[in-house]
Amino acid sequence: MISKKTKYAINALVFLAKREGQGPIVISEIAEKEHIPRKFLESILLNLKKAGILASKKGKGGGYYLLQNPDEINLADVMRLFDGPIAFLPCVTYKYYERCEECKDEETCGIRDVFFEVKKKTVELLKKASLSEIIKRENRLISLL
Amino acid sequence: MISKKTKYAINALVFLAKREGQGPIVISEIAEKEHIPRKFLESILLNLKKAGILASKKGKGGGYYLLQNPDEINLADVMRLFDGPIAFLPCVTYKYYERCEECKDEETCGIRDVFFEVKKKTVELLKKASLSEIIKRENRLISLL
DNA sequence: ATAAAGTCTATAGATTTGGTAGACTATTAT
DNA sequence: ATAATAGTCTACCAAATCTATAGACTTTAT
Repeated sequence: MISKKTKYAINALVFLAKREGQGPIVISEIAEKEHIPRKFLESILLNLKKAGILASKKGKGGGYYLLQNPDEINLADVMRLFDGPIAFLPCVTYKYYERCEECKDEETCGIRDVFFEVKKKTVELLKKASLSEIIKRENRLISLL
Repeated sequence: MISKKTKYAINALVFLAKREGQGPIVISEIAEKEHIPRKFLESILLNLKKAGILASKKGKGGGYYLLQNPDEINLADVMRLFDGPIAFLPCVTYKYYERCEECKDEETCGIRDVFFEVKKKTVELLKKASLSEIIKRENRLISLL
């Protein structure tokens, strides 16, 4: 399960993507509309800014806005940013690689082999899931009602 | 990431599967050979027994052994047993379903739509990953060395 | 100046994780 | 019978992580 932090981040990003081009949006508005605790959201947005996904403007008329394109920002990156690795085992991650202590031989580990395949497929799907894609899906679901 | 508990459980099960038909194996042997803290392993095996996957025999000559077939026991079931749902969101799980508090409309949620697809594919792969399959993969990897 | 809005630091309760200790019960060999 | 073996049950605990909250501080537009 993803953490609330990640869930909040995704919701905030989708919210901002829907308002793209409308200038900065203040934290409070995102918090209210998306039902996210204000102070908690602050630190989340700050992280997204540090990651180069969002930018902010201070003072009156300020707020947050997307720095990257909605079709560049994807769930794999956002999830990794807040929850760390997506894989089920440290030994099948790329950026967070770590050997399993209990493991006898990584090269021939059947468990690792399975989890590598799972991770590969998962990341593939999550990489495709950009903000644009999420909004596209939402519109499709609405049209089907 | 899966918990150590789940990882230990999987390793213990694969160990037992490799020794199938050789009678009960004592906890201490599994703990030593698989580098799992003895006392921790006890509770894990007990859970697997309660779940109907393992059975045990007490007293001298006792120990644990597989109750189900190695090709029936799969990673999806084991992971669910110890770590709960496999999905990234509570709203796309079957047995652990829960509505997302922040969510406005589940029916048209694009995020949910993505995570449903991810979960579906993941569970599909993990269901196929039985103990037999894991051992088969291990043998294949060894043969390739 | 002043109000608006993001930034930074610190703290804290709740839950989960990973593990330990020890008494108790059932089984088997002698 | 009884001693040794081996699983079972209950309780506990330290550390880490998660989910926040509080408040002081900085920057900017008007």
